[in-house]
Amino acid sequence: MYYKPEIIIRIQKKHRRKDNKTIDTRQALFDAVLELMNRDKSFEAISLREVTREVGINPSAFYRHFPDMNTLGLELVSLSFKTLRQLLKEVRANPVQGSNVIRKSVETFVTYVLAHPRHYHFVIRARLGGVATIRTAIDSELRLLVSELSTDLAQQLNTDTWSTDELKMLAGLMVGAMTRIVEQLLIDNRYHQNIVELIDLGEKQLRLILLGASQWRSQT
Amino acid sequence: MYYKPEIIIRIQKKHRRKDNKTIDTRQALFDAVLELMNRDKSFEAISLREVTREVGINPSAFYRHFPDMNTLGLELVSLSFKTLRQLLKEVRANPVQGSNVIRKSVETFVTYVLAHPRHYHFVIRARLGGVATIRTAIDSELRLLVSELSTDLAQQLNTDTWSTDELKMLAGLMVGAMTRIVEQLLIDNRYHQNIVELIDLGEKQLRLILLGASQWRSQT
DNA sequence: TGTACATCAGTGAACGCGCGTTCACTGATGTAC
DNA sequence: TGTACATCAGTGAACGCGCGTTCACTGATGTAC
Repeated sequence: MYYKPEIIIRIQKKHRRKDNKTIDTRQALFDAVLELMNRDKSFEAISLREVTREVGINPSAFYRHFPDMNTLGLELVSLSFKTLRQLLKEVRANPVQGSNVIRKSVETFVTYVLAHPRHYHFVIRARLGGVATIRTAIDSELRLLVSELSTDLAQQLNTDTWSTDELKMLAGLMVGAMTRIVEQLLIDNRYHQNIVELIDLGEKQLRLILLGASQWRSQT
Repeated sequence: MYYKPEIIIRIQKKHRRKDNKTIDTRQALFDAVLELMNRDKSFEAISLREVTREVGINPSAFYRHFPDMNTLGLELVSLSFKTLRQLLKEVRANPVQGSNVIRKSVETFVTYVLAHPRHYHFVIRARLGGVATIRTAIDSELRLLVSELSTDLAQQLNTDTWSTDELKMLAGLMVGAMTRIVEQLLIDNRYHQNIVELIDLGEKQLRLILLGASQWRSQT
């Protein structure tokens, strides 16, 4: 069995506009939302018409791509986390080596976030935003992340001392600290704060957490 | 010197409405915003008309109390933090005693948050929301909180080992962990999550952080 | 105590505006023959 | 290769609606005398 070439061509088909430039409008709609959020609007406060205006198409053309803004938002969530999971996959394939493992990990993470700033800006803002469906979607993605990190940690820690819940507690602490670094990196202080200072801060916080973890004993 | 009775009466003056009930409309406007946010709207997406509709007054009456929604929001920020500072003041005056200090502290904190859920719900949502002025206001309040906690911690830790920046790093970690507990307490899972489980989680995270702190050595 | 007046929170109508959504349409492209 | 046709992303006009803000007003209350 094979796919008729016709089908493949259809998927990739692009519309030629008056100005003779071909663009992927769907991608442009995503970009427009990220751009508007970057200009300090919350997702809920961005109108469909604003988005199409930003892209330069007629408002009604929006419906050729998404049934509504909410659906666009949900796709943006999974799109954003897809890139983050990609990073984690790479890190697992090529673990950080040598001395200063924590420092290097934080540096890698921050570099990565700064390479996709708008996706992370969107996630961090929408995580506690007003749209319940989007909030829930981000919440499950983050819980998944914590679970994955837990199993990674389990391989490095004494499993007699650490219960599953405690591993999640530890992973949550680490993800939380990193989340706050991203918040400071991308919101408000993004032009004023020294990136190296933030990396220092993240490194120290992770170091202190892991120091605590190395001494950890369960209590009843 | 004494105040003329006239002045005091003016401050307390209330308007008698058709239904013959006197209310403090200004307070009602605050409550309406908190209520609407509790119903999953972001602050930015709440309209002036919605608020007055909720209170049961004419939209134009809003301007008797605030020039715009943004001003109302800023006052709501300082109002919310006023109650939180009150808690911290009480805790400092009557420090938690005996064994299980960490557990008791987390319990006190959670109990307190649950006694003013809407204020904290508002703060947590608006912290990363779309309105820059409100975001900035919350950010400074939180930084103040971290500074205060830093000086408290300084009295209990070896000041040879801890620099000012490191104390803030530690305080930030603790405030961050507690913030995440509040997030889980008040958003989405507020009806499903077991409060005792959350207190357990918060206690363990604080315990692990303080365990790390007790072993902390600066690195160059 | 009784009356005339000032205050001011809340009213109700009106305005212009941007919104989401619908509909019949256009016109560039790829496909069938 | 040339032509007739199907597809479908994007157009443009139209709709009813809720919005923020303005304005002259009302009427209950407190104050002055």
